[in-house]
Amino acid sequence: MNEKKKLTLKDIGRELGISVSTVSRALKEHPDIAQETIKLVKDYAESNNYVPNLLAVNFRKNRTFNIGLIVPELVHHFFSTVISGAISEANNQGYNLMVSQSNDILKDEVLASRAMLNSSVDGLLISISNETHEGKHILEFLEKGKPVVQFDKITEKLPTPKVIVDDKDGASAAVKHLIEEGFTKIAHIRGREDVKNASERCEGYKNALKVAGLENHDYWIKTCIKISEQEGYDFTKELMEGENPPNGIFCITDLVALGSMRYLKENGYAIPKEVGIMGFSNWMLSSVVSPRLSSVEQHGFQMGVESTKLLLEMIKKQDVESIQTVELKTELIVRESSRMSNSEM
Amino acid sequence: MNEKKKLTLKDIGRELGISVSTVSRALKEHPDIAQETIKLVKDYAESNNYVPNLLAVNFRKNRTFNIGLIVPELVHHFFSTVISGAISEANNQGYNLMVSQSNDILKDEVLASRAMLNSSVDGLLISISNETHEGKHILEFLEKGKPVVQFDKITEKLPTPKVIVDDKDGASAAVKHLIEEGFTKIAHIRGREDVKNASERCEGYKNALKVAGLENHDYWIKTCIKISEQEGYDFTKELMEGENPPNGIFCITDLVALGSMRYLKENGYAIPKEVGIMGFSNWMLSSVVSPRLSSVEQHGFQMGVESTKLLLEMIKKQDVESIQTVELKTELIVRESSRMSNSEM
DNA sequence: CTGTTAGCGCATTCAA
DNA sequence: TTGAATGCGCTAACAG
Repeated sequence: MNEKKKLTLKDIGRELGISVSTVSRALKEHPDIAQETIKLVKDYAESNNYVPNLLAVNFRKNRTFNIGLIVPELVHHFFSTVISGAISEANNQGYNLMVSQSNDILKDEVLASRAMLNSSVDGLLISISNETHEGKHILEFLEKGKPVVQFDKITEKLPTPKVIVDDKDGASAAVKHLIEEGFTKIAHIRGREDVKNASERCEGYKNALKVAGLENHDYWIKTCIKISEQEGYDFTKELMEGENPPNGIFCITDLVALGSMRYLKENGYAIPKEVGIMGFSNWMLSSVVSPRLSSVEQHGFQMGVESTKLLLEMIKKQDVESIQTVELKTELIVRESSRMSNSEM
Repeated sequence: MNEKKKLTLKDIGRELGISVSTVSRALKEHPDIAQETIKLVKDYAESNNYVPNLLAVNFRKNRTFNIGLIVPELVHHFFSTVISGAISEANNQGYNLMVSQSNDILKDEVLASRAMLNSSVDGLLISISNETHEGKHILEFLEKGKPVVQFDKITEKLPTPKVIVDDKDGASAAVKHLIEEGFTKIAHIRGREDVKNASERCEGYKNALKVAGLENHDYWIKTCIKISEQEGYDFTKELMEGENPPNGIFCITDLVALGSMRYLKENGYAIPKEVGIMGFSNWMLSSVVSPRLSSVEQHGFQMGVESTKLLLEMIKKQDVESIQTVELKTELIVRESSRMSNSEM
């Protein structure tokens, strides 16, 4: 209806009485072209605000300047932070970011990746669903020469670079901190056994206990399925009502920690006086609940930036062979839920 | 490096001894083509898994099957919920969603929209930044025949369809609820004067007071700039330390309400016994804090779906003239922070 | 330094 | 019912 037709190279050429290819080259200041021609063309292009037809350019060059990103859940503090970083870096380098989510369902992940594969994307950033194991749909990208970078939730089975957080180390630091604050009986509410991050954090927990030579019991480890607030509540109840109740709890996630704190508060336990709590992820909410929740910052924004950098490098080099792993360090964030002493801050 | 070259129509034609155009038509079951030819071509295409080169198709048809979406902030419960809905609907209709954010900075919004305008997107969904008033960068889309739909944070100045939430009505309902629960002196912590949603909610607040014939004072209305937890805390302090302290507070947002509750709890006020609190937006956190926060659900997912539907309709009709406004109803979510009676639930 | 030519993969008009 | 020819807008090899 409205659709103004755009100025093309041909139009400029006709108007200026020179050939299309000269115009094309002039616009990119090709060394072969005379300075005055360059000026002529550029001036004309500018004043008539010529905009190249990207559709044509991309078709010609067989690339799109788009990259895809798939996460399990979009409405999620950590993942949206990662996306934020990815957008920032992508835009910096002249790329747009196409976003989709799998809802932790393999079928949806396959659909989303297929939708992106067919020429709408030059490469893919993905954090896989809990159901993804083989990853044939990911391999399809590599087969077509489109690089893939995995981040956060990854599988070793896929030959792609990976950007992850040092979960084990972060968990270790969290538990070590509880220990230093004087907590001696520390429980852990963990995530599913088949999810790598959860297992890493659990490892970190166990290590820290071992190094400190503290008590450790299988019955102090509870396993969440959905990583919900309610699970935090319920497992804390189990722990506190058990034979040998802990005086510190390290939770796989801030949300779970919130549930844990709710149980404790409702039942008259003082936090951190009687029970110290550590979360993980440092969601925004951890700084606005009371008592404020100690947590482990995962630097999601940086993860988005790093993953995107890696991917764009590969895209530019046409490289689909790289398989390096980048491990980002976490940062311990101490707040009221775990601080007994006033030694720090 | 790896890059398998794709099968093209030409390849199929050569292999089958027929012309490219016949292959092209056969694949889309053009009525002119003989059934057996169709079958022949389709079978060949399938068994050699032919995939059309979308780059070429799009170039030819001058469209991308991508739509763009720009929000002020990605790491934000409401906006990420909207995005989630937009992705879902877009994917359903065979479109991909390109996402960007403005950080509430006009310059960034212009950059993001320009990046999308140049042939990488068939239409735009946008929630404008606080700094956006003229919106020339948005008009550029319309001039190029690319439809735009505004959602949530909108301006009337731009001739596009709008999808908004009935903020006034939602706010009214929230305050009315406080009144029904017996709160008689209700204050409001609002957002910036130049942001439409904030003003609508404030209107709703005032209306509800007027209808009920309750006290109302300018000094019961406090204006946030950043909509932060800290502002909620500070303004609540001002309110409670003032001459005529309220016994109910309606906060522009759950986050602000959290700050409000923090002040009250720290200073020994019982919630809701002494002071009732209402938030707005129904963020996830409102159901996991204690006391659980009453709020107003804005149906962000549905907003994403509706906006996308509108946009895709316009794209399909080549329509950039439509300017209808869709207003979604809110839903009152009553939790502990405002419930005195046990009459409900 | 510049123009000519060719072609990317596909859709479509015009002939046959 | 099919094929040949054309062009979308741009780039690049080649020739002058």
